Amino acid sequence: MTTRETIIQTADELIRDKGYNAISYVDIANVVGIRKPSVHHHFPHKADLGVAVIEFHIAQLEKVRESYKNRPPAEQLDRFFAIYQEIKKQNRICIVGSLSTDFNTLEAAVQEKLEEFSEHMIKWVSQFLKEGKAEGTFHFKQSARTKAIMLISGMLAIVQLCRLTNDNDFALMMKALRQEL
Amino acid sequence: MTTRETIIQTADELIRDKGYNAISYVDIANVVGIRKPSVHHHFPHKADLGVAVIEFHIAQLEKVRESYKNRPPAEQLDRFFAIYQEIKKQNRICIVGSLSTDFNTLEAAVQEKLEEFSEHMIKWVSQFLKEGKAEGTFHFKQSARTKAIMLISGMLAIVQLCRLTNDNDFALMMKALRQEL
DNA sequence: ATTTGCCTACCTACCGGAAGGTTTGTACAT
DNA sequence: ATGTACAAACCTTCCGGTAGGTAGGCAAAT
Repeated sequence: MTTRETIIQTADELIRDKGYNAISYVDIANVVGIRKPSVHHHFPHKADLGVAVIEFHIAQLEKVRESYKNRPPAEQLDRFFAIYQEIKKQNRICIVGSLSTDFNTLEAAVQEKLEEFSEHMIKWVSQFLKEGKAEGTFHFKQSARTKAIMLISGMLAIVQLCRLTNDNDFALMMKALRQEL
Repeated sequence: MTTRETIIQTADELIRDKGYNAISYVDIANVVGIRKPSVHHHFPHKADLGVAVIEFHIAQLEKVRESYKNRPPAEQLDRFFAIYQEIKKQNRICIVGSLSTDFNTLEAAVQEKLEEFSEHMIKWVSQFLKEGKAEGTFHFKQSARTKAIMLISGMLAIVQLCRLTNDNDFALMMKALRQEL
C-alpha cells in the first residue's frame, strides 16, 4: 500500500472514530509514521483529504455493487448489512453519519462529495429492494427509495446509538429491519 | 431568561448546528453578547457546559413526559414526532445524534449524561408504545424497547441524512414509521 | 559513463491564529 | 462588606499551513 493510501485509510478510521473536527494532521502523521508536513505534501488542505476519503468510500461501494449486481436481492441485502456489521465490530460509525453531523462546518467540496456518496448508497439499496419486491422476496408499501432510506437510516443511527446504550441493540435493530421487508 | 440559561440554549443550538468540537467559547459569547471569560464564569470547563446542555434536554423531556402521561398513546406519538419536526425546521440535528458522533472525544461526565438522556428517551417512547399496543392502537412484533429504538433511530438519522438528500425525505420517513405501527 | 536536471517523498523549523483556560480587577446589587 | 456578573489582558497548547531544504530515483544530454 502506498503512503497516500495509508493516509486516506488512517484519516477515514480516525474520522469515523472521533469526528472530522477532532482529528488533526499530526494525529494522522503519528499513526502513519511520518511527519505532519509530509501529510500536507500528499493532501495540501484538509478538504483535499476529506474529498479523498469519501472518494475511497465511493470506490469501495462501487466495487461491492459491481460484484453483487447479478446476485439475488436477498444476498445483496446481506452484503448491505455486512457493511454495518464491520463498522460495529470496529466500534466506529459510518462516514455519512460522522460527516453529516459536522456538515455545516465542512468545505463545499467535501459537502458535495458526501452528497454524491449518499446518492450512490441510496441508488444501490433502492435497486436491489425494487428487484426483490418484483420477484416477491421483499414486501413493502413505500417506494423503493423511501424503504432504502429507512434501511440506511436505521443502520446509520444504530451504530451511533449503540455507543450510548447496549451493543445488543445492534442485532435487534438489524433483525427488526429484516422483518419489515 | 438569565444569562446562564441563554448560554445553555446558545451552546445547544450551536452544538446541534455545527457539532461539539467545532464550537468555541468565543462563538457562544458572540451570540450571547458577552465576552469569553464571562462564559467561563458560568461554566469553567467545556465539560460543565456540555453536561448543562444535556441536563436542559433531560428537563425538557421530563416536562413533556409529565404533561402527556395521561393522554392517549397516539397523542404521545404525535408529540414525539413534533420534537423532530421542530429540529428539522431549524435545520439542526438532535443532541444524541450530534454528540454520539463525537462520543469518543467527550469528557467522561458528558458521556455519562448523554447516556442518561438516551435512557430517558427510550423509556418514554417504550412506555407509550407499550400502552398503545395493549389498547390496540399500535401493532408491532418486536419488544416495545426495540420498537422505540427503531423510531428514535429513524428520526435521529433522517434529520442528519436530510442535510445531504432531500428535505422531502423527512416527511416520507415519518409517514413510513407511522405505517409500521 | 557521467553530468545535469527534474521529480517524488520526506524532513526541520516556523508562522499566524484560535483553542480552552487563568488572573486580576471593576461595577453593582444585596 | 460580601457575592454576583462581567471583562481586559494574558497564558499555554495546538491547529492548519508554509518555507526551505535533503535524499534518492530516473532519464536525457554531454
